[in-house]
Amino acid sequence: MPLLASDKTVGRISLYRRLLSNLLQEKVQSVFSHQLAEAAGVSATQVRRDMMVVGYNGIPTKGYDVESLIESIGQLLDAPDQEAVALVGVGNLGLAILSYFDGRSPNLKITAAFDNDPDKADHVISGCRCYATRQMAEVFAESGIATAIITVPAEQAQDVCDLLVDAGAKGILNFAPVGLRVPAHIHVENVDMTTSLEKAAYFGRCP
Amino acid sequence: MPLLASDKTVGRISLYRRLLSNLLQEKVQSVFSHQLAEAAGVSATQVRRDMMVVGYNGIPTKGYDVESLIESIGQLLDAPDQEAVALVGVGNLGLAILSYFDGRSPNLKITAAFDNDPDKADHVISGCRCYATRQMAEVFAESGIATAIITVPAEQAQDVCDLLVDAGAKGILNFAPVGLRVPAHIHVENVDMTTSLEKAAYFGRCP
DNA sequence: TAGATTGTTAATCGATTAACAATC
DNA sequence: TAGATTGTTAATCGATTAACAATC
Repeated sequence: MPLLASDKTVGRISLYRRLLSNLLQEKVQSVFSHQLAEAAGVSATQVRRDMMVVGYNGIPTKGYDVESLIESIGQLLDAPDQEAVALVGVGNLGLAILSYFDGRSPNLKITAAFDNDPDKADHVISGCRCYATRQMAEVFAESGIATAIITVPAEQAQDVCDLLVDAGAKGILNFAPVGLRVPAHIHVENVDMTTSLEKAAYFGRCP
Repeated sequence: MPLLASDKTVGRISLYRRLLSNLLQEKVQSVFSHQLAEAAGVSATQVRRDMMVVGYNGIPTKGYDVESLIESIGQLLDAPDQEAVALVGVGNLGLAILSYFDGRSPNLKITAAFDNDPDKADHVISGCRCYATRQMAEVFAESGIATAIITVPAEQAQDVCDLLVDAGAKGILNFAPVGLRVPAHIHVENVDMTTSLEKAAYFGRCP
């Protein structure tokens, strides 16, 4: 009975939450596994299995209650309090991500950005305070930050990663196109846009 | 003998190419599977297996020749000619991605951007010409575009996706946090940054 | 040759799917 | 009850890893 959520399972559950939130705004009260499956692009069995992981029970013939399901998903995915996130590298991509997440997720909020450029330190960008990189450990401790986003160029990514781990980061979202070396029990989630684009192009050509 | 590249395999091979390019600039001539494995964050056996897929043979004791390996990878991943890519949705994220890819990949180039905002049409942004959305089919046909990037808000993603498929897109890189419905033989590659951040935070908390 | 690395097979592992009993 | 959907098990599928023979 593998009730611990795996990598892929957590990804799907996070997507379900967003789809359900949309349904809630449209005043939809309950949803069937096959409806959720179609919206998420997975199989209905998959959805039912994921509901098990969330620990939420549906009712035969009536499906899943949208509102209480969102709450159950939140209990699995979210930290007890709102969680503070840091971002390192306020370039084009960093700025776009700050703006992308600004006000979007109620449970995860980017509260500190770091950059070596002195012009950026001490400014507020998209609702996020910007600091010099050397202040990292201090800010992490003050704000209780354990999750960080890396948006620096590939050459600097490993150095930044080491700094983050020293400062106390436990989960890292890495946008730089390199594999990061980290101690065990530190989780790295990679978003490699170049690879993703090459995959889209490759599979578009040869199916 | 599964010599057709799978989803994950293509991702890794694309990453190898970038790591090898760096080595080439440092005048490194040959590389061992375990060195490449460490840089990419995978196992050495995995690397050797992927080399098989690429169809490139290494030499025992001497490893893989960096330069000719890059060429072999290119033959697998790249279209015969340079490939034109389109982007739809010139908001914050779209702009960042245009700038991110500008001059980065020699084989994939974003040559057309689309947006409904009339202020953006007919401008050139990060080396990319911007068009009104209704010109899509026309531009795709002229430029032979078969790969597209979706950076519009979630609510508009499915509509844009339908337009793209009609215009002739075969591979789609989707940044909107929804599952897209497409005909068979159209490949969708999803990049869901919210989900990725939630995964990083979740696994950072509970290992 | 001895040593190190590659190519390749077989075993393992995990995730997905199919099938069906349980439930309202 | 009949019908539809859920919960859960068993079977399938694919990807990863471990092991070893082949090679320079």
